[in-house]
Amino acid sequence: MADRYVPAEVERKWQAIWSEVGAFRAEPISRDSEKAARTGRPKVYVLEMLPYPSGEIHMGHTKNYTMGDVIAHFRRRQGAEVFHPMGFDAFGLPAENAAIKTGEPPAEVTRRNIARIKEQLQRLGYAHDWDTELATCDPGYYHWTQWIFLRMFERGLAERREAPVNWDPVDQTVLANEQVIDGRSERSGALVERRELTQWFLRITDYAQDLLDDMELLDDWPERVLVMQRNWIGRSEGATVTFRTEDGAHDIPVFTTRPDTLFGATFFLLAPEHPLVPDLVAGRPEAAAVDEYVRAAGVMDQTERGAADRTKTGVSTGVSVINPVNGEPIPVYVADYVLMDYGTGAVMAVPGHDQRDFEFARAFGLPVRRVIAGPDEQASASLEEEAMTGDGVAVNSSFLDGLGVADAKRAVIEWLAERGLGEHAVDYRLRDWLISRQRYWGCPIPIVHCESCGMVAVPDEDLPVLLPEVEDYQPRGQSPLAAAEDWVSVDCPRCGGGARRETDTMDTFVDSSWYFLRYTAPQLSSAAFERDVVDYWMPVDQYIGGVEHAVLHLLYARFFTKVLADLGLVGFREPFRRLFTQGMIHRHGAKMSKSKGNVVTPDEMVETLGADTARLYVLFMGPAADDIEWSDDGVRGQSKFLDRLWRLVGDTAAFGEDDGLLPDPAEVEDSAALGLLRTAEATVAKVTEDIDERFSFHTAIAALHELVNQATRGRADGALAETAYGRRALAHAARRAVSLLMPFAPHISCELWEALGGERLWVEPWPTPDERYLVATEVTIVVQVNGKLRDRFAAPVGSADADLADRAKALPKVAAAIDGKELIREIVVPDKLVNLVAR
RNA sequence: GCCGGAGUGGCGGAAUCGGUAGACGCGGGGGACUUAAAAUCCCCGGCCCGAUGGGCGUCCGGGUUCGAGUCCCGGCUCCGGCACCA
Repeated sequence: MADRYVPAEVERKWQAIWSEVGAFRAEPISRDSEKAARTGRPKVYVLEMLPYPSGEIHMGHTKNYTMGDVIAHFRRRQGAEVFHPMGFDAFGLPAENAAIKTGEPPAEVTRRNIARIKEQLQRLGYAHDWDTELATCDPGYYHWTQWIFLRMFERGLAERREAPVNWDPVDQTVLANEQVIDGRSERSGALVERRELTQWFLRITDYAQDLLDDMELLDDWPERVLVMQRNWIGRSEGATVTFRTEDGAHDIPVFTTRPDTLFGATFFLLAPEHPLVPDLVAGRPEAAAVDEYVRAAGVMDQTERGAADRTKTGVSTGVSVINPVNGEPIPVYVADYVLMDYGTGAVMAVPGHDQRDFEFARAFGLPVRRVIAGPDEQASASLEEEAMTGDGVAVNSSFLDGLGVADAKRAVIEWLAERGLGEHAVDYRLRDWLISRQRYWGCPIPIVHCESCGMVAVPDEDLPVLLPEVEDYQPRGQSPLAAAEDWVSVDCPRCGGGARRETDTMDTFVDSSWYFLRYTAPQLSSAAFERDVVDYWMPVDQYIGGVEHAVLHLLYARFFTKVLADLGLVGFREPFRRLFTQGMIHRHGAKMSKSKGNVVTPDEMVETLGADTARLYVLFMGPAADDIEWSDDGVRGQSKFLDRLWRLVGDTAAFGEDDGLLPDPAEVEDSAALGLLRTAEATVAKVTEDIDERFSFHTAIAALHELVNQATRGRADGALAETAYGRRALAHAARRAVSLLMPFAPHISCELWEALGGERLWVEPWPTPDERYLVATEVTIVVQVNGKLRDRFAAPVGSADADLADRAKALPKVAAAIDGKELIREIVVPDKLVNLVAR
């Protein structure tokens, strides 16, 4: 080994060796699921969210993939058969927007970006299984995206319908609800407009309950992600209640979570978009005013209309409906705070016990009626200022009087159900997933529109529907695909008559909703994947990615998996058993991302200090789950650490090989040597636990610093190198440090392992600590007086409580502290502390 | 407004089960080596005081406990998610 650590040389050497090794798996991916039984090796599927090739990877990706690489190496060395694939989420707007600017086809932009990112990943030394690489924009991949879409289409899970949708006026496309943040496009930042358009939806709402229930199948997901998904799905339990118009012409159902307050309904509201509105007011004097109000609501900015603090507005229809529980007619208004796409688009208004209804009642001079009495004075206070929304007992409610809220709900639902006026109901906030995009660079939707047959699926044997080449990628409100007339115009697969292809493409989140399955058969041309292979490797044992996908990718992928399970295509219902969401790296106060222009790539750091230092640093910066502000102030610390380790190994390699068998600690007479051996074994335990159970990489690295520092200090003294035990302890410590460091900094570790006489460190079994060195013979006893630290002393492990108390009291500082006081109590925690309580 | 999470040195952070607060690293100070610098190595490093000692100290105020960064109650601040969802 060289005298001086030159990262570039070491890294070049080992990257060349690894690329010859190829996949890090011991065997190629295969359907031989008996292999596990044969080899006794459990499978572990380690996966990081695949990158979007918009240009280069930055420090956020570096942290993500380094964590995945640590886990993959760690599990492999613990004896698992590890699958650790990598690919590219390659369709999408950035490549297309670049194409619009430069005229270069998106496929080429994408190919170049992928090559660039792959180079970056390999330069960081990640042990990915490149033999299963995939890109979602390859026809061999999107063939099966289309195939899965058609299976959904057959089942009615993919459907085309007119609906109010989010329109992004900058990117000229519709967006899913999940892509709208605070009324703006998550991508372009443009204010989203509401438009009534015919679009493709996937019926994720059919799976709302499954998505909630199956959270129990998840082994270890961050609570905050589960909470976000739960809130996003937004399950509400209540009832639908049907109100009949006074003239008996219409039955209008409402959804309510508070059927117990039915007797308090004093008016009734319809969303401006409610289809009954025109019928209701037709020929009435109110028709013009209602029409005007509906029109105004339609063109209003959605964020503005949705603002919770906005003054309530509305317009009277002049019509009344009958409250089914008491036969009372109540007036019907149209109000824009009622949403058409939640519940039924109609609401029974209970101003006494709903704040929004209360505000509306105030604005329109409508009566407020108490039907719930609160348990205390405050809750029972008059309904002058605000609605009373808390728990209580039903009053002014006929047969419900005296019942608590829960009982009253049950009773009234039963009453309504018996009379056919309502029933128990559950509603969700989750909306169907809008997947069509009016853009070029995406997976074509494999549907043909025929004048006589309507919508016809492209037959499986005609898949994939290839993306046509076009001249102009500029979106013009319809997909650029529409301009490819030769492509658009086809014969109907059913009747052979003239037909036209669907020109929308799919949301890229469709592509990434099943990629983790395709890794198990990336080249397969006869199917999306093979059931037995995919069942062997799935679910992903450890998934790692950004929390920003909590209600996007992570929800969609769960949905897809459930659909595929219901289609009998896979044998599991959840794709990701354990999930770790890493914190985001911020810079200049914003998440690091290309679109924000605040990106730091790993390249310069890798160039100057090496990949190993960069890997260590991104993990050492702080807890893996925490958001951090980027700063490279501390990088040198990791680089110095590797230099120090290099010198330590250089000095100790000459001491000969460490056979790994340690003597009985009692035989080690040299106390410095014994101390170092203890630290070495404790470090094995600490690093193992930090990776395995805590995802605490920064403390694992800190423990390695301590071990190397202690060895270096002992070496510098000269004392250790002069005794046989000392030399042995140094050699052992060096070997342990190198072995444990390998998942974090694989290049230097493999190099130093070789210098220490080993080979192929990446398949070397993960060390286990020699337990004999973990049991101390001597412990430090802390002495407190009244809970305050006064002194400490060393004692043999397992000393009797009374001995410890006596020794504590004999200490001068302790004696002084209790002098003249009465000793009331002695608390002794064996091998830990003595607390003397004196007054 | 509702639901999560977090507040510890100049900075990033550690303290895993209620038991030595500040591990590890950055930055800072001092020293050794050197003609010099870099590199390396060693030492110091929460605040205050009458300094081989003592007092105070983990956002603030209470509480439980022999003992609280850690548990409980109340408050403040910051971050994230949702937000007129009936």
